[in-house]
Amino acid sequence: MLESYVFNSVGTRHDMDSLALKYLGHKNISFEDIAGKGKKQLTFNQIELEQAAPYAAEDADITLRLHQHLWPKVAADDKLKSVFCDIELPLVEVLSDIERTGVVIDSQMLAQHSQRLGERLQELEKEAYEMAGEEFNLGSPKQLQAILFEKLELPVIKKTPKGAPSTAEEVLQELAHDYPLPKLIIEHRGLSKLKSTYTDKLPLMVNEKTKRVHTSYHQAVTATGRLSSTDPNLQNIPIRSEEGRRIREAFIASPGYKIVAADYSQIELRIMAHLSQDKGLLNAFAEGLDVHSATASEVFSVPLADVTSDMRRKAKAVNFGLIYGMSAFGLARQLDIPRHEAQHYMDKYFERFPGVLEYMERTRESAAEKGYVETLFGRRLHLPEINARNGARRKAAERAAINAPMQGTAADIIKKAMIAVHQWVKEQPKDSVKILMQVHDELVFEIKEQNVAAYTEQICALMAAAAELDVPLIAEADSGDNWQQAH
DNA sequence: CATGTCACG
DNA sequence: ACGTACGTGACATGA
Repeated sequence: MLESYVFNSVGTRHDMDSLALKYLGHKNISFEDIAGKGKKQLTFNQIELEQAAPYAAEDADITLRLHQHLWPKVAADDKLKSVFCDIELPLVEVLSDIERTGVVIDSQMLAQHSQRLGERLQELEKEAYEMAGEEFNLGSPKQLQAILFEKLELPVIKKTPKGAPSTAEEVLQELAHDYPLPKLIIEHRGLSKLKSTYTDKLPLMVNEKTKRVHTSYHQAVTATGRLSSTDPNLQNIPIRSEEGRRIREAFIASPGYKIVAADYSQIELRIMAHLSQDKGLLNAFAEGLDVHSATASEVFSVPLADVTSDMRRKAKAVNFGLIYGMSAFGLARQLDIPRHEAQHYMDKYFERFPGVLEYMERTRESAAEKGYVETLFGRRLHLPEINARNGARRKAAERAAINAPMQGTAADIIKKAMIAVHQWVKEQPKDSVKILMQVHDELVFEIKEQNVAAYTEQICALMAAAAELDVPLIAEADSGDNWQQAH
């Protein structure tokens, strides 16, 4: 699975059946073939040996044959080989340990939130029914469309891919300027998301034996090299809204321990500075400047001290845009400003940071020529549509080409950090520190109270040492107390 | 199962 | 002329 993922993350899914078909032209015996399907499906222990043996033996056989096919492809390139041997393979044990450890949640606190959210949702529903003049299901986009755009005849701002009038939040936000109902819907949507996905569900996922929640990390899913997390997804626990932050507070430490979260500061922008070698950007990080303020100072041609909060906000959007393969259109929509103004900011930026522009152009060219881009460590992301005739598809591939080296290098770096930190954890007294979670640029730990200060410092140092960049790489412990510290 | 929506980095 | 920020996973609805 990992050999296939490192060889080409996007060419196929990486489960055995898909790989056997793609690389060996072999159709595996499916589990349904021997167990049946639906309600009458047997479990493996109920299957006759005559049927079970060939099925099981095929797995072993195909695994070996896939390895014989894929390993030479990976080993043919020193950098791919290193991504596999030095990152993905040693990471397996780290992820396994994290999954087995799990994390404690305060189910009682979440139950209280659920109840409060439920009460507020009922209030909102009642008000919404009055405004609409009838009862309807606020959770149904279809029924909401009918109320907003047919019954109340509000203007259609945007359509869904299928052509129906969209009720997405940005549309409701726009309508909320002139009508009362959309505002209620926005609040209802937000709260019902929190209730259904988190406060109701997380307590149901507590393991009876361990009394903790155990996620699964997937190592061969994303195009860029990031991990993903499922059942439950612990990489999208709310934080942006006040209500959301309360959910994060329900993630607590065992008695005698503290939760400590350490995250990389501006890791993708630092990688952009390193990869582009832009003098101005390298200098901003070397000087330890607030990078968004420094960007604002250049884009708006004012001294650093005269940067306003609005300038900084816009510069921050520009910086995010750069990481995403920005278009003037996208930046304009994000900032809700005219397109020519967005274009002006971009022009200014590239005038002041010409190395970044050159890097972006080089990346597009190289991607078009090779059909893939690579991270600092040589992980590849293939872009089959980079030379598509269809302009929209080609542009989308170009944006992915810009983004992948930064997102992917960050993923490589934190994976290296996880391996180093895990090694260090094993050298500490048993159970004095445990890795609990990874959230893309953040590692969350459970640390014995008496070790918190010393261990936190060690962890941040190990994370910072995970890669040598031409700018400082900084990891810091979360001062915002986002993952609550109980007991 | 597709769709629309929205939670995160 | 077109359609646009990158990467994910989970939920409710409704066919």
